[in-house]
Amino acid sequence: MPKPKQTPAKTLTSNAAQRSKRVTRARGPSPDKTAHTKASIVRAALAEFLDKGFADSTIAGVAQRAGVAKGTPYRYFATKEALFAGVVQQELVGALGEILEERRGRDESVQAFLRRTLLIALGEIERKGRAAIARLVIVEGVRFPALVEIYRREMFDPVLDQIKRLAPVARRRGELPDDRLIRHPHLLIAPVWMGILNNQLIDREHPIDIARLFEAQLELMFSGEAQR
Amino acid sequence: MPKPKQTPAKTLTSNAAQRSKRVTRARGPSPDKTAHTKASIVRAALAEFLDKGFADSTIAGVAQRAGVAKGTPYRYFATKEALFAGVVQQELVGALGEILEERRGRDESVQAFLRRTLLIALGEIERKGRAAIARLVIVEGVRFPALVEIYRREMFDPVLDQIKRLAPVARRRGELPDDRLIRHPHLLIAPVWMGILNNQLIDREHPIDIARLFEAQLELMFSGEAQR
Amino acid sequence: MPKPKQTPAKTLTSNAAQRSKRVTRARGPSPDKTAHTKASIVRAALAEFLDKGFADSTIAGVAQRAGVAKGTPYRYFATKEALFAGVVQQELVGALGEILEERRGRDESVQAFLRRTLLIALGEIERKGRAAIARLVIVEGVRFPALVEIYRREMFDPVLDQIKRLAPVARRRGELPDDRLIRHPHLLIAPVWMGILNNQLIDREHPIDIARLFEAQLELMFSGEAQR
Amino acid sequence: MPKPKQTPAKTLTSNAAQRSKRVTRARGPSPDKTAHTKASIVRAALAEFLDKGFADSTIAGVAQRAGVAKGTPYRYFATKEALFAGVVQQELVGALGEILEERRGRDESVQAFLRRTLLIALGEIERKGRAAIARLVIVEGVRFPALVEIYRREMFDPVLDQIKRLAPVARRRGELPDDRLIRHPHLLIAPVWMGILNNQLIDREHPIDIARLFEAQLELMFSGEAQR
DNA sequence: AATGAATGAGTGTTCATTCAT
DNA sequence: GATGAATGAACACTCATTCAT
Repeated sequence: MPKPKQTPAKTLTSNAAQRSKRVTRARGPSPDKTAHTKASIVRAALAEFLDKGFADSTIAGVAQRAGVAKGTPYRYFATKEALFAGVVQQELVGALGEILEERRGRDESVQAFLRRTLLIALGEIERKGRAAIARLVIVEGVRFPALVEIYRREMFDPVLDQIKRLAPVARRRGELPDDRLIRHPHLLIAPVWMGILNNQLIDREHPIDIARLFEAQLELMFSGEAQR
Repeated sequence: MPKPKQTPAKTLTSNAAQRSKRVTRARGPSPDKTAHTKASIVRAALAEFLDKGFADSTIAGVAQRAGVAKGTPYRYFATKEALFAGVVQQELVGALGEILEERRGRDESVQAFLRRTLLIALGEIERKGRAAIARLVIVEGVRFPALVEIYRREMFDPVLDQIKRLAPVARRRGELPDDRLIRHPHLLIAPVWMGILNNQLIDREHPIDIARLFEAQLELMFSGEAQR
Repeated sequence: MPKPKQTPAKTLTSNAAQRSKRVTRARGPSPDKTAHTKASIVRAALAEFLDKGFADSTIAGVAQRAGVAKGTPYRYFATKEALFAGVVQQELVGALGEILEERRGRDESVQAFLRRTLLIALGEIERKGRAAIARLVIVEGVRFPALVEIYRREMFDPVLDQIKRLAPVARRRGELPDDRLIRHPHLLIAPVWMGILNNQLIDREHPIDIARLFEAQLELMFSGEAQR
Repeated sequence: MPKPKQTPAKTLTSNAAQRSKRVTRARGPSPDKTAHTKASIVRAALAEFLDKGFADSTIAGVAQRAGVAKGTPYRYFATKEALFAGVVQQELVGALGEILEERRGRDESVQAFLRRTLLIALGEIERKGRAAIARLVIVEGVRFPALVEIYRREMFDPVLDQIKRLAPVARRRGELPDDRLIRHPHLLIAPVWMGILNNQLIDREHPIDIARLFEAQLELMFSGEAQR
């Protein structure tokens, strides 16, 4: 059921439309308008889903937020599920992109590198409401395993893999007092999830500072002294 | 109108009720059967909600699982929402009870005490499917803030308070190398949540050993040596 | 469907029970209690039906008002419809009884006789809430043609017949200036219905004095002077 | 949400709308069809309600009569109650309109004027099934006080006010032998209600001629001779 | 006789989806 | 491409009725 039913022709078509813009502009719908319509729908859908969750969202509600007719979203997404999956997926894919591109400086300690990159990522997360997306994926994960998979592939595993890759390096560099991070890479990102859960779901009124919590954990694992 | 008519401490009391029969009720349906019916419904409802989440569960489905007619659950819970809340609440309340009753032995280190009690609690969690309940609360939390509140009151805050209370003691006893745990009590339970999230939602196929993860964090924070 | 399904054994049985009272009173249910229970139910049912009409009344509501269990009314009336019909019918039958027994005095004018008897009847109507019953019959008449028939037979037609019988007499006695009442016997009772409709349904806040309205009509038809 | 989107003065306007097409709506479903659908529903609903009363009518039944799907009525009326109220109200408002516009001729007696106008009104009532509407309002009045109020405001009170206004005029013109009509204006319309009740509810098999009954009352009150 | 737990048919209402315009 | 009227499957909830106790 979840099968997102992608409409991969979309991007291609719009490019084609883009090109044909200069050539033939005699009649027919404007490709700009089309792109704009789709963007409106996607934006509206994300807002609706974040507000109400999948089950309580309605296509009519999305259409209204987007300022289009009720049937219009169906031109871009075949079903409500496809809309949900498409919108969330779009939000997820490439979200991490830039961050993992970062390269550790020649003399940079692993700890400093992780602090630098992950704090940036955390800032991103907080700023762009990505934590809300994470919550949405978690919340709808049972119904949309495919989404969770994407999330894992695009966000969760890459970060974990990065840690798994860097931990031995740090150990070799004498930054780690023991093999704990190598054996339990999850330990380093646990505070981030603790923070997201607390701030998004458990205790919205007393949010904790995720960045600070993560830093404390980082220092804890990297034996504290070896900072640079 | 349905007024669930609590039959507190069901199994035990029902026998007593049998005996006191002539006092309260000389005729009419058996209270035993009632208790049994309600228990069936609650059990079925929990299973249904865990399987499908709130929105995709149906009262008919619950009734079918419980082997009763479609209207029967309404005798015990006025609405689908009440059924959900009631079932989850019943599962949560008192769940921590015994654990928090545990007293630290005169010579017992704080670390040993926490290891002992929280590992027991973790065992409970894994054994009784409480992790699934936690997931359910998280997943439906947006729609049922009241449930989240119960969860916070009955589970989350008590554990956190325990940590907040014990951290200074441990510090005084020389078990902690710094004030980290005092400033960031969430840090100690973060691995537990990390584990629940990973095992219940993100990567069911590669579950991590939550107890071991927690132990690692415990040792990490308690400077490792001071164990007893 | 309306078929009231009478339980005519009732009265007989209770008499039998009455008699056996003095004889055997060793065990078994008390007939007094039974009669009392039934009376409670009938009273409660009437109140419920007057309050809410047939469709919105519930057996549970009737039982609650009567202070009995939900199943108990079924011991006296097979269905909800039978309960309704039985209750209303019981309220109607014999309601006119005494009034129609009244005999015109030897020297009494027809007008005086009608004034005397019908004013008594009107008093009855107002006092005992019979107008509400009339309204109920009117309101539920489409669903319960049988009830309407009873009403017509027990209330409407007898009064009309009385008028039809007396009109020629009055004409002969010189009390009537023309044949109008003979040709239009409905004319005399029209003001009563006008009053019931107005007071019960159309304008409860400005009730009109039905007795006075009827008197005015009476005098109007009886040419005013010929009173005795 | 449904917002009935009034299409006032349907038939006439729709042509105009056709022409103004390019202004308001370039595409999409036909407004004609819409108007037709709504009219079907309203007609079907009125029939259903007259047949069965409010409680026994079903939306599915209305839809079936109208030849539309079960959900369609909800596009025009948010609830079953709204459908009922809307349909009946529409039937009531303006029903009297034309009649009360009638002006009494310079030399016309009040009696002649009342006879002329009210007999027309009665004809209307009988012809268009307005008596059935009156019955419906009466029958459902307890549940829909608002409807009764409309009825009173639109039908009942205007007629009564007319009588109250004309009675003194007639008295001054010497058409009335006494003050009876002034003190009891209800008396004049009582026969009409008597007739409606008899014909619609009490004795459908022996309907009385309401117009004739009313005329008799009119002559009775206007002392018979003063006719012109 | 009385109870009230259990039943299940029936209905109002929602909303994803379709399609004529 | 866009519209929004129409569809109809699905579901929460009610309540008359039954029957074991």
